[in-house]
Amino acid sequence: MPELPEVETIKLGLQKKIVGLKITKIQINSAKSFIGNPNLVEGKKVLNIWRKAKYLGVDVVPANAGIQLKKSRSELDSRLRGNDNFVTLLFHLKMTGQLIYEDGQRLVGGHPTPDMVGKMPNAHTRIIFSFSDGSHLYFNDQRKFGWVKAVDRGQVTVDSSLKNLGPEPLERGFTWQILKQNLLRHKSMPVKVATMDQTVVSGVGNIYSNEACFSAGLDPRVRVRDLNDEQFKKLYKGIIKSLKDGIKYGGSTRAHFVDAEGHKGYFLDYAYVYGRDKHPCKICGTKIKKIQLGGRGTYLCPNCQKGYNS
DNA sequence: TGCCCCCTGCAG
DNA sequence: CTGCAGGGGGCA
Repeated sequence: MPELPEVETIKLGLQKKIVGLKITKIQINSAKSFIGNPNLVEGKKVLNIWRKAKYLGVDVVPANAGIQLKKSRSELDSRLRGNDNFVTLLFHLKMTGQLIYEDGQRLVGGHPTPDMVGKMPNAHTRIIFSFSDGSHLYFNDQRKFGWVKAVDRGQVTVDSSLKNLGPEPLERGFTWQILKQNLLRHKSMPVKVATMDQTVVSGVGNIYSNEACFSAGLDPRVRVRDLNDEQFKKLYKGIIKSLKDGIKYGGSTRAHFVDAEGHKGYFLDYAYVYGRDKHPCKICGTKIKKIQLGGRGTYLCPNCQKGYNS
């Protein structure tokens, strides 16, 4: 399910919870959900947690490694490259994956809020990571599309699933010209579909591509070849604004998404078009329309979003 | 570039 | 019952 803001939300939550903890055991309830050798991870401690596009990485090192957590990514990269002892747990949550951390307190007198999920594990718990302090991280995934794999830390950046990703939209270096250049590799595609291509820009999925098009005042069906520079700039700003708002409101919960503590995200309360079929546009009152584009549900305001002919 | 597929559950 | 769901890989 998660797009960039949801994975980022999980990352920020887990960073506060599991960095420094030792993983004592990995229980695999669904064999297809775990790729690689869990023995490479058991007994190691969590060094750091990072996100690239919609992927989440958890670096683990030997419990006695004594590596400073403050080192820069490049320092870590060079030190960890090619060393079999340094392993990354690489996650992709796909449509319904969840990563929920429980320290045990919640079960014996915590203060659950109404948006929390129920007691872990549940029927969709595929993997359980146990930590030496008695806490657990649950990987739940109703549809079993998601996975976690244990990969060599030095190989992770050249992992086939990571190497072709487009630029990170919230990092320095992402410009409207780069967005334009990458989109123009798909001249005949509808702009919304092209924006979801992970080699064009990292992390934008169905919710945020809909919102970005609305924010840009662009009909999602407009072909990339028909965009002018003004529209590329507006789309660029729309992508960044939508993603930042997504993070600000703790992500989007349509059905499954929860953060590392089991809380839902509230971005959809602020969405202009996604999931608002037949509801009035928040700007002009026109009924939001739902269509299919590239096989995905696509929402637009026929009045606010322009540029589509025929 | 557009389909089908992976899988499960829910709404209509 | 059918269709649809925050993704993406593989196939023509």
